[in-house]
Amino acid sequence: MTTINEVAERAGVSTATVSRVLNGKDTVDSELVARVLTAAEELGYRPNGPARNLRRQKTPVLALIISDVENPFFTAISRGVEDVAHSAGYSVVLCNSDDDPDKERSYVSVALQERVAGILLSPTGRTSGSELLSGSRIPFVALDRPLPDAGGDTVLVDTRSAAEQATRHLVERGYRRPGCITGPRGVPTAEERLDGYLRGLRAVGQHDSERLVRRCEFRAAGARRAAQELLDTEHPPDSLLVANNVMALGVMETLAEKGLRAGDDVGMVAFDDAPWAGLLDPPLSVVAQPAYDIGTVGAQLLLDRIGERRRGNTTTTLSARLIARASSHPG
Amino acid sequence: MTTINEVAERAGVSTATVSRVLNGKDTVDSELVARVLTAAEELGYRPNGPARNLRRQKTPVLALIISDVENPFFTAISRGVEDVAHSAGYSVVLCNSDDDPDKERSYVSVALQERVAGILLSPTGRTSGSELLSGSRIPFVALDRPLPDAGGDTVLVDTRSAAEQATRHLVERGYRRPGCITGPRGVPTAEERLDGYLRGLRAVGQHDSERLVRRCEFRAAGARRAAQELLDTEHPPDSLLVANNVMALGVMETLAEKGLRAGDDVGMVAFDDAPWAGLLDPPLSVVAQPAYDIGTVGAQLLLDRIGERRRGNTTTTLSARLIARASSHPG
DNA sequence: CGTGTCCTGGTAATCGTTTTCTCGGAAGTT
DNA sequence: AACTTCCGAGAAAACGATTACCAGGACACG
Repeated sequence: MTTINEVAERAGVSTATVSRVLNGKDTVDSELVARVLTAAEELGYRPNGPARNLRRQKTPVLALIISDVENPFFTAISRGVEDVAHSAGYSVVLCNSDDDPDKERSYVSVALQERVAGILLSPTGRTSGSELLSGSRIPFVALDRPLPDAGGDTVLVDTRSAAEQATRHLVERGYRRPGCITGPRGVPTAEERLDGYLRGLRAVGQHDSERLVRRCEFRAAGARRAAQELLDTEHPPDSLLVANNVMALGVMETLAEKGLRAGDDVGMVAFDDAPWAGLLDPPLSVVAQPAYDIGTVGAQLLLDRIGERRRGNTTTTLSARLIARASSHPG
Repeated sequence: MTTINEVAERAGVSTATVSRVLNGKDTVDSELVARVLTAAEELGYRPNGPARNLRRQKTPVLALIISDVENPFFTAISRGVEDVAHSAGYSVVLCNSDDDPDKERSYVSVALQERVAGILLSPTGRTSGSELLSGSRIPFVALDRPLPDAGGDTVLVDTRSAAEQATRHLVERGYRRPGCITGPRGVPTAEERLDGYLRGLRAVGQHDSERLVRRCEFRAAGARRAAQELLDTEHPPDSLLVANNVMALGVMETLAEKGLRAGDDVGMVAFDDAPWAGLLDPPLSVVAQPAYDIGTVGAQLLLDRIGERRRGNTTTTLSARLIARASSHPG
């Protein structure tokens, strides 16, 4: 790897001048500029990032920690973040926490260690890396889920009332016993959606609800089992609110195995409007979350915070909207 | 940020000793070890990554450059890469090239600049960053698509014969005029799939084919238009081979708009077995590519190459398999 | 003509580690 | 007891950039 010294030598100037030229600083004699530029070109010089970052005491990189790259909700967020970050000259490193608090902590830890300019994360909600974050001076933004204590900005979706609305929708469409499959205890989005569901039931005068609720990981396999259990009970639900799109696929598989058809036999509304949701059999009713916007808003907040030190902690809440399709239409 | 100096001072030892302790090196007196450890703990010391990387002349990071985070094929690759890399102590930074050669070049460039330990990329196939890569000493592996000149290992899928097989499958199922929607000219996978399709046709004695072919970007919108065009021609195809899963969704939408049903009206086989493929209406016949394996194999090759300098350039070809579902069953 | 100001570009300090020397003392050998 | 060997830990030299500081020359002004 060629260094700035070799470039300086070849161009017959000092390293300081090379650095100035390459960073477009100051006024350097135009002939020297030309000499430096050609020397750098000829040698294929490429500045050493770590050295530069060390000296400058900052790194033009944002860390984005999400729980699942294979979930379209998170990839849409990631695209939003990337679009904003990239156009401001930052790179984004994407990390998968798999909803595992240890993995999350470990990623937060390396992000801090590498001295990234800022961190966006969608916290698992349990122990999380919050102490780490609040201990450091590095700006961060929580996406989709709030971060227990630790300051920082937060971008949320009003998922509780979306869940309530979806539940009422099921009842209005004629289903009598909506059930709910939500995420693990302690994960804020899982709790909120459950809470919204319960409120929705109460609003329409139903109360004996907890029996119709199952919790599982935000994955297809867990949802498959949960759906089986629920449907095999003595008084099974006649419809389901499912807390995310990955789980929804698991539930659909279970229905198919049992020879049941969503909509006709079991009503269904799931969170997240993935690109394929309208093409399933039957088309899936969803709560569409503004995932891309979560990303752009979060990234913008982070960049602002990186610019000016301090500022109060803000919380932005975006809203979701119900898209009713055939899976919530009784036969 | 606390530095190693402050830790050393607090522990009453030299920075060298602190460094040794923290890296588990040599034999350091156990009492000193204890003093250092508690000092580091008390100060919340966290080594400065850039400084360490500068001194060590390497960074425990792999760059993975793919063309679309929102495509399940690539996210599956990415998970494969991450699993292997992570268990070997490397982090993975994920970059989206959007199949734009400029963006790709730019990401390759920053990866080199940041002196990552290795690069995995699925090249757009056109100009690419190949000169950059072959110019540097940084090991790299091409995934899914070969890299024009530049050495390095390559992990491919035998997508040509998979396409041929899929085409023959359509004919065997009774379709008479299979068409093809493939990716942009110059992108290797697009060319191979087209080539396989043409071979498949020839193998069953059909030749007037080019009219039934459309090219577009590997995105839903392009595929939607392409499908519309094809189906509106005077002699439209009675079935389609679609070159990836994102496009397949676009085609399905178009079919739905036109009131056509895949399988019954227009046969369809698409590349990639996304989690939702079997749940579409109708279930989609696919060419399942071993995406996760591409990731693990590629990452393993890269790690090997990072370990021992040099070694011949290898090419690994994995095979795909056809999964026939209802979308390739005529009504 | 001398002195002050400005401007350009070089010298060297600096960022925070790791690692090579080097040195002092303990242990072992004869 | 003298000499070698070894070992553990500190001093200091890297790593490759940026940038504060300084030197010297050109120019203006009194």
